Amino acid sequence: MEETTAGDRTVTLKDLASELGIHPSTVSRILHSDSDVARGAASVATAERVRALARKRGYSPDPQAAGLRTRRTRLMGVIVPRLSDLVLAIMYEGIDEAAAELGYSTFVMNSRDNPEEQRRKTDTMLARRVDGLIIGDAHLDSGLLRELSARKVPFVLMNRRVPGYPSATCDDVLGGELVADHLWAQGHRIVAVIAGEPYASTAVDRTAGFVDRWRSLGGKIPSEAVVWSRFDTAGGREAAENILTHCNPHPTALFAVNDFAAIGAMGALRSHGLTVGEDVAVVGFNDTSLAAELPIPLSSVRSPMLDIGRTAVQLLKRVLDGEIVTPVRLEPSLCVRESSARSHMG
Amino acid sequence: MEETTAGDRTVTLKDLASELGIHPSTVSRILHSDSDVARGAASVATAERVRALARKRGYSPDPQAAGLRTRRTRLMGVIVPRLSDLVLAIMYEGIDEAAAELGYSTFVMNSRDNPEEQRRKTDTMLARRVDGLIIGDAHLDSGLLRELSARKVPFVLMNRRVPGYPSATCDDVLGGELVADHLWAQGHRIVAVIAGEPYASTAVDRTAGFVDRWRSLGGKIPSEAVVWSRFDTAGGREAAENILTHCNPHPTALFAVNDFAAIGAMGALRSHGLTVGEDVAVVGFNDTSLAAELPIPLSSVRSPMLDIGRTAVQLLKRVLDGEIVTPVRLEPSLCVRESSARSHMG
DNA sequence: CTCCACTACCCAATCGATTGGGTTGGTGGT
DNA sequence: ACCACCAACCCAATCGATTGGGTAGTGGAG
Repeated sequence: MEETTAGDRTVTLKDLASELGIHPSTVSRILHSDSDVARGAASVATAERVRALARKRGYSPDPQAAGLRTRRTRLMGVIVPRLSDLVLAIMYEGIDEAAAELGYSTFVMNSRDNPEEQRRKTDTMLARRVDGLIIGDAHLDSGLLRELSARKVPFVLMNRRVPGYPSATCDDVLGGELVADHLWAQGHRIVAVIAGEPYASTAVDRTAGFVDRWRSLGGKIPSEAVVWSRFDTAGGREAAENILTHCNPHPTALFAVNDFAAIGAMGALRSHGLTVGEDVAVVGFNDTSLAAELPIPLSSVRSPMLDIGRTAVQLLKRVLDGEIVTPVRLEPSLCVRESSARSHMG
Repeated sequence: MEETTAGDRTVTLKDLASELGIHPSTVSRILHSDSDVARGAASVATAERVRALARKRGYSPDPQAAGLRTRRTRLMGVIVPRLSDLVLAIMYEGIDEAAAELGYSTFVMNSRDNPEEQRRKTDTMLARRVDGLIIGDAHLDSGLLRELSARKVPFVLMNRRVPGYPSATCDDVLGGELVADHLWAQGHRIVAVIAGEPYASTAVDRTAGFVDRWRSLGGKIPSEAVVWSRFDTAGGREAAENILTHCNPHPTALFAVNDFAAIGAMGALRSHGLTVGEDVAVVGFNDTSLAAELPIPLSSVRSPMLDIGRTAVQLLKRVLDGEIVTPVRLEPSLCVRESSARSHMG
């Protein structure tokens, strides 16, 4: 017979105070921080009585009221292209966890990578008075970030970086390099890249890491072998079609900067009668849960998505605390699977 | 040279009022509703001046303050097992859209289908003073729902239903029936079901729809041919292994109540040397974007995920408006693809 | 015996918007 | 000329928590 909720109205500070015959402000001070007690807020005995009653009545402070006074909401706004993108969904799980640990709650909104929506969603979040923003859909050429900076809105970037702003990302350049090293070592000499969207640092960095390393290994990549594309399966399929039509000789390996694009590419290869892993090696990026489950398991660069989300929260917290923070890049690793395991010498 | 943000403090009602030499309450009434004006709030001319200034100064009301007074936050809490489940992610996109249209914002949290976390996340949301909850992870045997009802917390269920509570779901029974009709018509007579988690109505209803229809068509399904499992690929794989070991003769068709489980099952079949679509037909559920992209495209029941999310918001809105609402089931349709397209006569 | 430093509290203003109840000046009806 | 009435506002309390500034009362030092 626990009866935490006495009446059916929510309990306020004042309720607790009047029930104990003390002033609300005293109750507030006692409940507010656990070290204050010693420093003159109240006697240990009173503090204990207050805490006990708060527990008994199931008191929980009204964040509206507290926020009104303190000008802080303990809310973080999160903007992503789309949560139905598995990569962002997992990063968000990291955010959710880490934010909860710090006593923050989070809003998420989808911008569909559309600049107009990015702006609108940002405004909605600011209207909600979030303490800061985690931006997961930054475009390299975005004016929005400059504007937010100018307005002194605290924010950090996640997943994609833009030079000059704090961010939590995978070390995408390194990721691309890992793939180049791997494919080179397997004996491939003719390769192509399904490069993703040119406005996203993930795409640009992974491609650059790959291409630069490839060239420094002595390889060649003609410009038609780097095809920009959407990040989804359809985009990957189109890009692969494109490569198969325009690259002569055909590449023996494809690097897609995203698992979904890689899956689309695998489909295209198949419909051209090519066998993935034998005729053409394919490597993806992010190591989403599907990669390992495909009929021909997909090699992929594993990026620490959960940690990226967690890191973004921690960075934003530090920004909110007034620290100056610098970008963080988390290290990826390569998972080699059947799609690129066969060595291709001569 | 737009200068919507004049100083760098946010503009308040009082600022607008004093700049125009009128009382804040008048400004509030003017800005609050567009039909009030006629009814004695202010003159048309004043109203226009106020609105113009509000626009110019970029005024946006402080939801903290408004909520404090009105006891409403225009916030909906959303609880899902995990956002990295594509199905829930897409439903959430529907929620996000529909909520924005109604002027609501949404919190999402992951419960991992764990009763303890469900409770904790629910409490966090209520502590945030959400106006209502959209619960996407309801368990059939949950005591939490009863408790929320007793506490008069407004909520609706989504994706999964529980008898007696308002919900927005797919008509899962019908979905199961569609699959039964299809497989029966293709000539299959020995089938098995990868049934999902028994605490989720999605799993139970889809399975029941299938099994009941199958029997009414004259088919037989022994109890070992219905295997409960997790919803992910690993769960599907295990379930399929289980079926292949314990069912004699082997079924010629599998129905998995979830695409991911279906993909896992396809993997298991493959490693047993069976060809999906020829030796064994497989049908999944939800028609997630992957189904069509697999090397052997997966037949799947398409459920209107986006609409389910949108409907959940609309239902919750009606609950918040004091209406009594009844469960809504949205109609699924079957997409037949290569994994079950070959007819299996004799 | 006085003064000071604490301890353990209380008081009241404040955050920004909302809202029930005025007040005023003018118009229309009789 | 008188009164009711309406348009167009104003006033002040209120929501719940926070916080800078008090103030009784007690103990010890000088």
